[in-house]
Amino acid sequence: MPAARRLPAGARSRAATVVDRLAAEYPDAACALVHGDPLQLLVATILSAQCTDERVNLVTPGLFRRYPDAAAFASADAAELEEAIRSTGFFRSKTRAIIEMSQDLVARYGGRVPDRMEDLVTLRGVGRKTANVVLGVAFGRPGLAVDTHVTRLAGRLRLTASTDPVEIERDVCAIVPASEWTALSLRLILHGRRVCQARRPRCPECVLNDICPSAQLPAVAPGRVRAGR
DNA sequence: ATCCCGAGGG
DNA sequence: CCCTCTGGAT
Repeated sequence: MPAARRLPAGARSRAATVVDRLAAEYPDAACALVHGDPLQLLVATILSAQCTDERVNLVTPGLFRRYPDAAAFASADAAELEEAIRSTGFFRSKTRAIIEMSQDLVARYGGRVPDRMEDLVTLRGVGRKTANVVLGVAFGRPGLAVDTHVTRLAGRLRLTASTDPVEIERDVCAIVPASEWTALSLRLILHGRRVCQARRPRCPECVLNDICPSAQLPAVAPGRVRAGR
């Protein structure tokens, strides 16, 4: 029996509120990684690990001109590619990932990016988070990309009791309609960057502070203000 | 010092 | 489960 991990009390109703309010707050939430096709999005998403999307967008225009398709990436000189993406960090592992992934795309998928999760995650350097971004943004297929922000917000909002990304994905997907998954990921990420920050969350400015079990609000001023402190 | 739209390997 | 990989911003 799949030990039905239970969701935190009230998770469903909180999730519904989160979906509605974030949609109102960020109606135009979109993937910020500049790309022109699924392969470019895949490469940009790999580059975005531990790096802001803004800095990824600084290197990708030149990168995509130099390597216009999977075949070009597949036959790239590693040292040259490393240099081109150095500023995004983790450049050795990212270079390996991009080259080996592209060789795989050429050998097994005709140089095109597959549009199924089970195929995407077999590619070197592609995990569920990256796969869900590509599925949702490039192919319009529902997917909840669980990154550091989604992990943090889902935990603070008690939409899940788990800290494991795969279980978070399952928990949140279980209580949110599939039609909302992709937009919800993007909005949680945006909200995590702007408001629900890792170190110092701006709870007083948060549109979810009334339903968030983790919200830390300044004590409401009592009727009579006491001096001192 | 801590964090940024992670994934592979031990 | 843990660790490692990397640079840049704050």
